[in-house]
Amino acid sequence: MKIDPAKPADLSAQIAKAIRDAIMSGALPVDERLPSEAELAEKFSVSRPTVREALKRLAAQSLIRTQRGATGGAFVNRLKYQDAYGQQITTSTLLLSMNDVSFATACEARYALERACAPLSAQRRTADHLATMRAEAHRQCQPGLTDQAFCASDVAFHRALVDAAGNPVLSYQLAGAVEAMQPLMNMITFSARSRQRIIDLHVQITNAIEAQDAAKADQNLSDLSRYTQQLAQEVITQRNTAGVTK
Amino acid sequence: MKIDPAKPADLSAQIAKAIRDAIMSGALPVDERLPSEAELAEKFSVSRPTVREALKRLAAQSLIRTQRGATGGAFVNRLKYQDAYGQQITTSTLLLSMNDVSFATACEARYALERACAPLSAQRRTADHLATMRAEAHRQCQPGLTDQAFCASDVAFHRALVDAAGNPVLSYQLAGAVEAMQPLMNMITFSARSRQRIIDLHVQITNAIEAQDAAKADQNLSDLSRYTQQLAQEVITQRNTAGVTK
DNA sequence: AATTTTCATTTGTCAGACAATTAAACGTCT
DNA sequence: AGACGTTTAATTGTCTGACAAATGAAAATT
Repeated sequence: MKIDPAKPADLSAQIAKAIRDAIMSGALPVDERLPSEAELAEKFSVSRPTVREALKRLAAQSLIRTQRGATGGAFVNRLKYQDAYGQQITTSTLLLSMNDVSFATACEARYALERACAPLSAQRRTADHLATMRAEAHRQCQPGLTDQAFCASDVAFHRALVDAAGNPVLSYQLAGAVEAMQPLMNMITFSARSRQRIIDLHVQITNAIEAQDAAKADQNLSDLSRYTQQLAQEVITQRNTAGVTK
Repeated sequence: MKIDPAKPADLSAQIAKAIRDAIMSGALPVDERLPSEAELAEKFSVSRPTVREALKRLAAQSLIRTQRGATGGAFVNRLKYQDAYGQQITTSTLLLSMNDVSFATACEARYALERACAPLSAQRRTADHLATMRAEAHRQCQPGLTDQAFCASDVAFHRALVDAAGNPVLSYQLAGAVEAMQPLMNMITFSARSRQRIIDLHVQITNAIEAQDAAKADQNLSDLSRYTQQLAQEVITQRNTAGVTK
């Protein structure tokens, strides 16, 4: 673990990189204790605040955890699925919102990935997953539901669909795609009729998954994808028309 | 932007969260300048080093960038695809290596996702993507190639396949799935015969994509997935046998 | 032996200072 | 007046030293 003295700026970034590389290469195994801040400071020939800034960078990525006290210190952290989900969602959401990603592009990506899960979900779904999907579909029927709550339930439904594939890596990869769509979906106002169409498709998807009919589920997801894009298109058209007449 | 004085520990984490929430909610638009460190310190009633630790956390996630000088400061950063790729790969790689994810699980996820891209890639592939895929397939034929280099070329081939879908969101989501497999693949020793089989399938996939034959590409990817898993299974079996005899 | 106290270690936080960088304001010369 | 160098103010980057808080281990006490 060395740092390059030729690049004087951003010492904390260099130190963070050195430690990150050591962790990713496996040189520092999980739960290994890093040297104390004072020792790291001496080792890298920097002050303790600089070392601390580096450690905070790593903590932000859940690469280390810190503990106070006599036997405390910074430890290499086992990255949990939950932490990875969170980072994935944060990054995906910002990526979409900051780069003017069109609804069509994001939607295409999301449904392409979900359809990849469908055959596995059909094969491995448990009663628990089916129950969650039906519960969310039922929640979506409630008349007083706000658009936001409708979207949140939609996300929960699709997460259950993905989780039914029984592959945690797949669930992790899809978390970003599904969750990051929510802010985009929230821009849509759902009429009672369009809600009913979506709910119908959700029920059909659930039925197909329960019947372990992958082809049917794929077809329904394809329909849902097309309908969602159509809804978004209408919103955009209306917005443009309103802008012209104004 | 408030912080909770009831939880005394980890002030920098609380401050980072407050600013992160403000960015994610859109309250702080892209390129907006945050108050100076001294102002933030006063605002949150903490010292400047604490504020700095919070800012470094955000910098680690590429949420802000900092600039020195008279008009410098911390600015809300537009998250670039490149930055998002990097974080995605780091997180995915660690998730796989630290959680004893089986080769089968990771491989299943990867190929399920890639097969989701294939129809789009077949539809939209450009000459450039095809050229990259053929170039990597050709590189894989070189006799002196190390297993590591073979795997690296394999990753490059599959990234080109994914990029051919022409959906940057899809490319971003898949980056982790494809790249994080590399360390796992590196544990396999590829015989000349198994290499040839993989290369043949790569060529067939490229041909199918060029012919815009989505079904054929899907079939070939399915074959490649099965063959890869079979290879891994053999390695595991051999290793276990060696362990018993030893 | 069990419990309490003390203590050393380590992280968390603060205050103040100086260096490095940068752009704007200022002044000078043509 | 305009072009060009100089100063200056603002801001981040880094350092030093210090104290508080937590925490487990060792020592002392019952």
